[in-house]
Amino acid sequence: MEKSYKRHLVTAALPYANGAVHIGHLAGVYVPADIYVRYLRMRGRDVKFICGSDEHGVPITIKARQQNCSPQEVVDKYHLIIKDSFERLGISFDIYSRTSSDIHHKTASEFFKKLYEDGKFIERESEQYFDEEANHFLADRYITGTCPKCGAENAYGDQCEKCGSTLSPSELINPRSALSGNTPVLKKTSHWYLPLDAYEPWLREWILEQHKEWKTNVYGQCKSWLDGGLQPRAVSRDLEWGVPVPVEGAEGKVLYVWFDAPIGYISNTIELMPDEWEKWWKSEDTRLLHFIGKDNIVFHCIVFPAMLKAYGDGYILPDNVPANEFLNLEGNKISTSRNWAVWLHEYLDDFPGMEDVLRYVLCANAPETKDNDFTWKDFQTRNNSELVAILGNFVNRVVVLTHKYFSGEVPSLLKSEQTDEDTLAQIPVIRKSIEESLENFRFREAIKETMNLARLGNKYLTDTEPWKVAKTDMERVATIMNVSLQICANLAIAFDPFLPHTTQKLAYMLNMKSRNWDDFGSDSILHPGHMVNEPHLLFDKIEDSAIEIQLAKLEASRPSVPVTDSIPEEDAEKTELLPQKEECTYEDFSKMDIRTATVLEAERVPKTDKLLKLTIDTGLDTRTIVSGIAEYYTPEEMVGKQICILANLAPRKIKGIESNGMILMAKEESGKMRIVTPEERIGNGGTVN
RNA sequence: CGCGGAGUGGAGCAGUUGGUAGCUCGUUGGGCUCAUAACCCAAAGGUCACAGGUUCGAGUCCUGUCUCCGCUACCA
Repeated sequence: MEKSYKRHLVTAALPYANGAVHIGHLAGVYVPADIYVRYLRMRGRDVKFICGSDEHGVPITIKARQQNCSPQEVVDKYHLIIKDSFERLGISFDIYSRTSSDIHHKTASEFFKKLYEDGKFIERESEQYFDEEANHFLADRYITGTCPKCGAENAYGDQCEKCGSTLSPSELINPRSALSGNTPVLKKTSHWYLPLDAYEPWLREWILEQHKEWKTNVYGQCKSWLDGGLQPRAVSRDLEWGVPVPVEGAEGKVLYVWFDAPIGYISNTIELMPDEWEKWWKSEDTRLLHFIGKDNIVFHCIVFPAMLKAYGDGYILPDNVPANEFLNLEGNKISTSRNWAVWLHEYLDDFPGMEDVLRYVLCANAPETKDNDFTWKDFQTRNNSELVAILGNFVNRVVVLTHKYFSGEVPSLLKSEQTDEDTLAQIPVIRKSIEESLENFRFREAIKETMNLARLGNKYLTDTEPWKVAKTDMERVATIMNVSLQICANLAIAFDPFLPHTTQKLAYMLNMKSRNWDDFGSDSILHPGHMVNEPHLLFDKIEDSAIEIQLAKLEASRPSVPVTDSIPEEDAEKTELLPQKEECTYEDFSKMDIRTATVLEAERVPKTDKLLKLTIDTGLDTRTIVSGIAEYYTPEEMVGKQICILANLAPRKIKGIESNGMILMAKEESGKMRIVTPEERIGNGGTVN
């Protein structure tokens, strides 16, 4: 089915320009996409690889406020970091542009305008919070107030971080504007919506019937959305950062990022090929592929296709959307705000010349079917016992022997044996298998299969033992080295999509002028008489010390104090305190068994931001309490502290751990929390009343 | 809560339409010494999350339960 395509247009998810790129992004999207694109190019396909920064949206404006600069300055900074680090890793975009470019504004604006004029949107009026002092509508994230579900004071308009429930701004008690601290007022505003429900039958047919070959996670997610019924989705927002809505009377409104971002694929293509971009987006013989992470499935499979369909005018739809799952880091979720990540630009600085090691590890352990874990130990092992020991070592053995016995000249086949033929015959088989894996987006399998080629080489050398035969039969040695060199040359081709820096070094070592995928499988790439260059190691071992440095770096950001990557806190005096609660009787109070206790052990609960698991001595017993204080106290700080607990609180399972009681905390309106502790240390189990 | 994905030897992963459970790393033993103590061979190690069911036969199909991740801020 793939053969009928004349062009391949490959997009990779647009990185959001409020932070750098980390290994999760790479493993999920950019490394597989780049491998695929490099493979297509080697096969002589006409391919364009499109990406760019996504630079609009509320989080960027928040970041700008935090750093006291303009949104443009924020995106300028990260756009450069991202673009530069991609280049250094060898991600071979044909263009890496940005959504704040003129051409994108123009394209997105035009796109909206056409849909607007064609009557594809519905307009709806709604009431939203407005800050009169700042003269501004407030995004959900800009509103804080008391959570109606759990009573936490600093819940956001879209979610309470304390109890995790999803909220809408109007549910908040005592809403406040994060801009001025004032109480916002409800004001009418109108927005445009894309009626996704209208496209449901068509999407159903297109995805569920015509694309059963999509990955199960992608197909399943789409099916679930379609079965749940689609709703109209707002395409505009009240915000000043973004692409202005190109309609009379829509001042102060911009396109909602999810609408604006995917159009970035189109505008970046236009920027790359102003004259012939339409051929790439509007001919049936172009194959469109979106490489994304699992969180983006709906946008690329449902929303963006619906937009393109609504626009019409021959726009093609994605033929496949290979979405990956997520990569964890040392057992924990990667988190930008908690700085729990390995940042690409830092990696490149810390491990110069080792771009391909990261590419290899991330591909070999890519989260293709489920979330995977990246550990530095595994990184080291894969480098030392696979890249160094199998691939690097094999090439080194061959080139060293060639220089030793034949002064660097490729010898002739003088005396062949069955093993030679058997070995060489396997190369085309491996090629076939690599191709099949790549074409089905199974990159992990593909890179393993490629490594098997190096394994084949090592086995061949060990079996034929040229260093022994050299004592008696140089003609046989000549043949063995010829065969071995052919394997090396094949490796220089086979690994090219995966490890481009390495294959370039290898090609230089073998003195290969050109590498062509069509030669892959051939037993005569290097001709007798051809001179190879001096041996150089392709990979270096990674010592424990280098790994320890990385682990220490991570550890430093581990417990840490919370990173308020959100709204800046107001001055404490400025905010009012919570009103007194409803009266209660002494009986009510006496039901509570409050006691002193001492913390014996403390550790973080894996995969959570806020939880600590505490083992405490209550005087009565030793018990476990899980408490959401990791943002305020590190485990080390807690050990040995005397605290007060509510001892007879009903046990509750939190993250699978049974928690028996609750630690008393004093909380300031600003959100700061400290534990309540007796003025002087007293015995454990003392009751508080 | 609901929906989607996942739960396989010490670790990380494959298992395409149901028919003797594979791979890489690690471990143990042996071989080799050209090579970055690298390479090659062999062995040990799994009640395929748990409980039922369909079937001559299930990791693979059905039902239920548990756990993790996503859909829900940052974010792939």
